[in-house]
Amino acid sequence: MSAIEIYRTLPEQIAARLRQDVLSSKLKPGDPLREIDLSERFGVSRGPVREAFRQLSQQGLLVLEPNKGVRVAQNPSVEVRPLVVELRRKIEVFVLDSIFERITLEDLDDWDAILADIKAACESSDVDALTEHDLRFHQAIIRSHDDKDLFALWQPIAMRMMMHYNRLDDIMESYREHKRILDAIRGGDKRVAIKALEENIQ
Amino acid sequence: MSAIEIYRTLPEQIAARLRQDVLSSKLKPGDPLREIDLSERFGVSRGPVREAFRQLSQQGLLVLEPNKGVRVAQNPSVEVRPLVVELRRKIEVFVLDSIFERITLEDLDDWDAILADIKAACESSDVDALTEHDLRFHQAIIRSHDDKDLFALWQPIAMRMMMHYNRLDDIMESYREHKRILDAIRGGDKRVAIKALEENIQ
DNA sequence: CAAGTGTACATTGTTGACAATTTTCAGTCC
DNA sequence: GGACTGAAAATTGTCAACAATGTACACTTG
Repeated sequence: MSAIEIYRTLPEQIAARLRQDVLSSKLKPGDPLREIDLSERFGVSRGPVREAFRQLSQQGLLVLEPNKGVRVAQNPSVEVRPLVVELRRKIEVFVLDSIFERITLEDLDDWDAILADIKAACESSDVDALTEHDLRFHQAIIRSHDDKDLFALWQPIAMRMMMHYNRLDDIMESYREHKRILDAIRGGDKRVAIKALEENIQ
Repeated sequence: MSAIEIYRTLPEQIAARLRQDVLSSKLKPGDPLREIDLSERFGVSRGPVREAFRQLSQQGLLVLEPNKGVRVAQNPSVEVRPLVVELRRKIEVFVLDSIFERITLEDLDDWDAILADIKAACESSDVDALTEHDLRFHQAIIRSHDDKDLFALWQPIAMRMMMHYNRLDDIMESYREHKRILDAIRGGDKRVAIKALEENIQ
């Protein structure tokens, strides 16, 4: 059902859990997070929790204030949001354009598997799962570029866009948009693929 | 001569020193950094050094590998660099456009002071100081936007551009470019100001 | 009563010891 | 000689105690 991602380190596991909570609005903008609470909840010391906080602030999901603690970040303001969308589009289109001719059948198989997860999430109206697999889909594309630094560049921008994900009235539309992208890639039509990708990022 | 920036926390002070070393190529891409070395050098324990590493990896200057340590990041590849330039331009132009009408005389005074530092660095051909003040100049503009998150969005992109800063044959040109920006702002000509800013980012 | 002051309390920051992991390299086998 | 094995060393990861900082709130003062 849900893909198992392997998080090697303790802080990564903690960060993954917290990221879910932020992206699904279980944690709301401005909510304070306390190191001791979470270290008790996860049964570890404060060290790994601190580091998870750092990772998530790197991704723009949390905001650190020295000596004061950590809060869930505010969504981008209505003024800034279009900029964030444009930046994310620029990066993803750049990547797709750059790798297009080198996409392998194995890549497409991987992306199909994620698409299946997206479909399942849409069919069961599981918005949290959809957010997760939507992210995984775009991550997979970015990561297939040789320059691994692109992922680090993309992540904080994409995360800011994903906070409180509720663009669509019809949740199935998300599945169709992602399917369109893969269909175009499989068809070898770069222009259409890029157009479909652009339409998915808004 | 050089503006004194106040870094509140221990990790920030360490990160600032290391950032200088990376931007000035005293530390070269791929160089490994060891926690113990630096903790001894700065007379602190490994904790604050670890956190400085996290901050700098957030800015794209270092790369962390779990259980293996930290290395100085590679410069963006020739393929990716134009993307990074474009992203940075987009953000800075967005900010200048957005704040233009609300720029105060105090803002301009602040920016003039930084411009003076840039001039001094150019006149003494101090490339490291130029890099530092160039960054401060653009930082100051970004930071004058209400949405403080823009700075977090901008920083990793700008840092990747600043690694190994050697665009200009004539170092004085950097001073002139920045002066042109402020002159246009002071003259109230938004279009010219944005054009000057765009020309400075490449 | 408003504004400031001081003292507990809560929370984050730092440290050094110990655990887990990775790297190094000598020794062995084929 | 090249490839594997396995201890030793180097390095990062985790922990719990203590220090420093920030917060809340009763108290004083004008």
